[in-house]
Amino acid sequence: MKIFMSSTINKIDSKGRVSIPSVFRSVLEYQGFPGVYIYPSFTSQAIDGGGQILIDQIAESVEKMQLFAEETDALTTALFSDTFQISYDQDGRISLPEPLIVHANLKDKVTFAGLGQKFQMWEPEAFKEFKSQARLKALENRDLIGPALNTGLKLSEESE
Amino acid sequence: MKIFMSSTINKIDSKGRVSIPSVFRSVLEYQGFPGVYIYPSFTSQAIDGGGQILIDQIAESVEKMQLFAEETDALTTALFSDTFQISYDQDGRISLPEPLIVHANLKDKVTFAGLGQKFQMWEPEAFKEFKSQARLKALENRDLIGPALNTGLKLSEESE
DNA sequence: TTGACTCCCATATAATCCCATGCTAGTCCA
DNA sequence: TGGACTAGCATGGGATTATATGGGAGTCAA
Repeated sequence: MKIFMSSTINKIDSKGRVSIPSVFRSVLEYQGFPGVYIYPSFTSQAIDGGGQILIDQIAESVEKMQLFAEETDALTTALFSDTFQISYDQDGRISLPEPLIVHANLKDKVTFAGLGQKFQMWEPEAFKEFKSQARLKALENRDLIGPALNTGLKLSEESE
Repeated sequence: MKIFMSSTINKIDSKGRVSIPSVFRSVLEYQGFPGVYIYPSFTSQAIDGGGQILIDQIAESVEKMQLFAEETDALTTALFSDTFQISYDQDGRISLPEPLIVHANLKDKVTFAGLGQKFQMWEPEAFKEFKSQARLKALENRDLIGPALNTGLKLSEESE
């Protein structure tokens, strides 16, 4: 599998560990690194996550910037200082950094939601709320998206 | 690991020593030198740090400027005269030069923040302030950055 | 000889390894 | 068709390792 899709709710155990869903792991390993890159979402109370491809894209967009510009420091700080590279153990679990748990307001359960190139981790109730609004928005914008929503097919091609 | 990311707060002990975070050490050793190059940030009350690659890039970018000899001297003096090369001990600790402690206004704690090809060391409260500003700026400039900042809602961008 | 620095070792906490259990979905076979 | 077997996955928990930190002792130079 090449992109992140579907969503599941997994448990955060007493040691703070959580299993990366198996379907997500297969995407990550396909990208070449058995682990995740995660950071607080800029726009939601959620954690954004992705694999090697996502981080390569970000790094590439930054490479062109000048070395000594003040703006560059601000931008790279925003992008990298809250981003964690975490490889999962042989059972497919990671332990979440405290700042991210706080940002997403996680308790003992977390929803993994696939978004194509990346995925998000949500407090399950908050995600339900977010998803219902997201569906509305997607419906409003259906004409921008093309035939995919009408047929229910081939979302996969959109994201490559 | 190839680039500096994530951030941690470490303690400066009574002898003035501080541990370089393990994830940063692995980047530095990947670059071939078990130590850091650190110098006062030009734009912030912080310490800039990096490994061999950062220093090489700085030297290279100076060369490309094609300056007259005396201009080059002036520039390299400005860049390198305040730069310290410090290898860490076997526990991964360095002791910070006094001028840098003063420049960054450090007390007994320091935030190590990854910025990709370099990292910065901040007084923790000052860093919190800087980071929240940085996130705002990044949101304003989200179009420059690409996939990191998108929520997954803006499906229109996925298709190009 | 003093102060700065390094080497070496000790320790508490956090992260990771390793193995066991239970659930679920799928498959096979009578 | 239904029941048993199997494989893959999420989860629980004890054991082990890694990391940051504290502090004693040695080294070197002014």
